[in-house]
Amino acid sequence: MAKTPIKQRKEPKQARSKATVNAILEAAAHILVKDGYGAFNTNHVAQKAGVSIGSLYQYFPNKESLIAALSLSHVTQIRDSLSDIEFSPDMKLETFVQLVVKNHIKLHRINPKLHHILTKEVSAYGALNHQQVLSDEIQEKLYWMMKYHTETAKLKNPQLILFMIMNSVEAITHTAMSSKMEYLDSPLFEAELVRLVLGFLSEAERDPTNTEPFIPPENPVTKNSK
Amino acid sequence: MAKTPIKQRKEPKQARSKATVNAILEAAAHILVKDGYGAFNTNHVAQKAGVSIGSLYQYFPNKESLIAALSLSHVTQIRDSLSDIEFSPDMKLETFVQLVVKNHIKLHRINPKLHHILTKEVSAYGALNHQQVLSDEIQEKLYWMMKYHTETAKLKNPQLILFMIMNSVEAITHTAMSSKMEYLDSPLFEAELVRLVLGFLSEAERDPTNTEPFIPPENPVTKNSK
Amino acid sequence: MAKTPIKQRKEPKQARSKATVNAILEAAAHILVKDGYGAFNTNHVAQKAGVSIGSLYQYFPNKESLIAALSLSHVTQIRDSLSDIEFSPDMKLETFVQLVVKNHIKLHRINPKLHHILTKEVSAYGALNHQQVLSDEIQEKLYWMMKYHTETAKLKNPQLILFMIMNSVEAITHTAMSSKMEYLDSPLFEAELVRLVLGFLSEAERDPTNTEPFIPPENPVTKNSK
Amino acid sequence: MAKTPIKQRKEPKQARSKATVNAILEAAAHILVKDGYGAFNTNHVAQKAGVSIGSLYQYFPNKESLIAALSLSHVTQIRDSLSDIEFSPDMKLETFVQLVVKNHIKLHRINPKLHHILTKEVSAYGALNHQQVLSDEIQEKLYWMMKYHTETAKLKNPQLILFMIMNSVEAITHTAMSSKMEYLDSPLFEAELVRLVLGFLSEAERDPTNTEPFIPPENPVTKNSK
DNA sequence: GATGAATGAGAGTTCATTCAT
DNA sequence: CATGAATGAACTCTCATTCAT
Repeated sequence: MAKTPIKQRKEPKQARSKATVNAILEAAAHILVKDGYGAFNTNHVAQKAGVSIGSLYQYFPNKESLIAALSLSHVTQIRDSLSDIEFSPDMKLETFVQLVVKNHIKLHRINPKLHHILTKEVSAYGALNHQQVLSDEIQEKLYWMMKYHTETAKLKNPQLILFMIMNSVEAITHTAMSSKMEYLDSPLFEAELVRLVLGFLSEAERDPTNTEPFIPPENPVTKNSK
Repeated sequence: MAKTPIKQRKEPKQARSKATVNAILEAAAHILVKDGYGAFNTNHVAQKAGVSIGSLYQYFPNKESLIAALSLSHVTQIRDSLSDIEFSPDMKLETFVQLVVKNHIKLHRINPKLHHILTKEVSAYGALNHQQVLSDEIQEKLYWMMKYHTETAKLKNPQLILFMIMNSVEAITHTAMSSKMEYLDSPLFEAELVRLVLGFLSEAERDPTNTEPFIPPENPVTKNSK
Repeated sequence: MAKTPIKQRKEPKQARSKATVNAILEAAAHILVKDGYGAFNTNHVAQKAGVSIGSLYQYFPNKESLIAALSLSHVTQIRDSLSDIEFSPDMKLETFVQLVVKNHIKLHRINPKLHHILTKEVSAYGALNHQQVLSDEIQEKLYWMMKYHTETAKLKNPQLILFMIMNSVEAITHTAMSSKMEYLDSPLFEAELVRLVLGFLSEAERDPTNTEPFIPPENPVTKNSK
Repeated sequence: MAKTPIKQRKEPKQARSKATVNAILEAAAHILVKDGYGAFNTNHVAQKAGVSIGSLYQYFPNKESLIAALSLSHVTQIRDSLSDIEFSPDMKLETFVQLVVKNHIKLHRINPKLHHILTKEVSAYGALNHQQVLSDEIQEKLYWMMKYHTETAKLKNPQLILFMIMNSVEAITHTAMSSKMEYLDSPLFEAELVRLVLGFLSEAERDPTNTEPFIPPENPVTKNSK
């Protein structure tokens, strides 16, 4: 199950190598999107990339690593596309939730088919669970937000609430992408998503005895982020 | 993609053959759950079932049909387990939502690992999209509820709201099952899920001009139910 | 290649057995004609015959014997259909040739598709070479004819001439059956076939020194006929 | 029945691969000739060729294509061997018929067992019907001959006569090859074959009203030739 | 480095045949 | 005798991976 090497065999230093790697990754993404994981085999990828199968194995020690690299590249694309969005701790909670929702919708527009396959179909085959990684960042920020919004901070069960919010937003956006693309463009969709989150948060039960400002005991959220 | 025969090749008539089919299905489920779809191959299944490969193909014309049979059997189990739950149109909306949520949690307890693989990993390979089928039934009932609760009936965008509720409940329950099993037993979890739905519904925008009591235009919801 | 038993395992003595054997043979013929030898397998035959596979093996020890029985049955049918044709040694040569040709055309009308498959496609698989058997009978009679027509008897190379005549008549009729069915009904076709044979015979070179009245040295012709 | 790809999957570029393809084809021919189509399976062929099964499938997409390639190669051999024979319209009819007969005998000497299997046993499995193709060429030339030999041109039923001649020559030669190899070398055999054809042609019925010099109505003969 | 020919374990599937019921 | 469940050798074909050139 757990083969050994997942990372790339060799860092391409020359321009030509970089071009080869790119061609391979693009071909891989193309095949995955067009024909699904069932048609995804290394020979096919190499051929589509216009590269010999030997060259493919020069840069990727095995099939799994190809998927991993593809995932990484996809995640990187997403991160880059989100880099211009600035969270700041002193914004209003509503504004922040709006940003989170907007983000989620935005990142689901980036190669959605590939995103779907990478997260659902081949999640076992060496794909980094980038969905988790990204959520973690946002979750972390949501925690920070809560820290600064004291009235929110005293929620009775912040972990559970976070869990529910993240999953709702993710699932709703993801399903919309898969089967209701028209929703993604509708401002109403976005507004309702925000309303769902805020409604849930605003009526959440408080715990007056809870004065501790939300440093989670064994915080799983920060473990993946710098 | 869509081969022809998905159903079983032959109905077992003698007791012996029934046992064989059962052994095969059990072995198939076991392998799927334990090792995932990657290790799921017909020879392996036959061997685990203590049955010759020929016998397997006597009852299942191909690999896909095995998955399909497994799905059907799983769905049947779920339906049977839900049969005792009675929806009635004149119950309170809150009660109804509680029932929906309880249902969802309950059905996610039935062989959750298999459920996960069947719905996510191999959904393409001939598995009935039973999640959808089940959801449809519940969605239909939610529609009926809305018909009788007039103040709810005047929601501005019932389709969208339904979409969001269904996806939230499903995703939250599903993810809890996959990675937060402890949530499933917690009454707080259930309560919060109900609160999420009710909060969202109660604050939903009304459309005063909308007097039509929710007969969906081209109702995709009823197409699967009697 | 040459398995052991070709004949049937057991002679059906009771009426029911006979019916079973018939059903099997009919199903076999039907499948062979409709789908070719590629689709001809014992389970399929048994099913089509409405008989269990076990019963099939009660009467036919293996697949080959089925083909053999089919061949025999086909040959028998042909023989029966030819039984009314009477050769007599004192008829004119021309009349005799006309009879031979008529015969050949007639026997090629009996289940031609089966005939074709049995003689060409599966000739190796235990099918009696009934074509040869039948030809032999006719060849023998042609020999007898020659005995009584002294001027013909002195042919220089009767064996070769016989060979050529038999093959021409057979091939022309067989091909007509396969691809020019309309020829089989045309009287011109028959007439021309007769003319081909007679023309060839009448201009054949004589051997004045040959006074021996046609007892072939090592007569391969009589070995199969009593 | 009619799958898609019959031709080779990949053209061998390097010397090594050409050798592989050759080894495979030779092994295939060898097995076919020695053990018949029943023993012809891809693993066996690969093994006999001293090549891995994977290599076989690198060059031949399926079993059928192997047969097809074998047929093509056989036909090519035959064509090459016949290329030195020149037909000319102004030769005597007798000379021409002698040439046709000589041709037929000659081409039946080229790997006769393979020829037999390819034309009879596996004709359905993707083998080009090269026998037909070749005959067509000769038939076309016979037609041309008739055009220039006016007294012959006025035959009452040239199509039928052609049909009979071609089938006689083919069948006699083919059967001689299968079971009377000694005939093939005898000059008498060839002479008698010529006499059969010429006798049949010379006594053919004329049609005085037929002045049209043999342009066949729907000429099936020319359809395969340029 | 790049190429692509070669490999072979292994997957899906068929079907002649046996034998317990 | 009849049934049909069970068997498993055999067959076609795929694809991740290696390695000589």
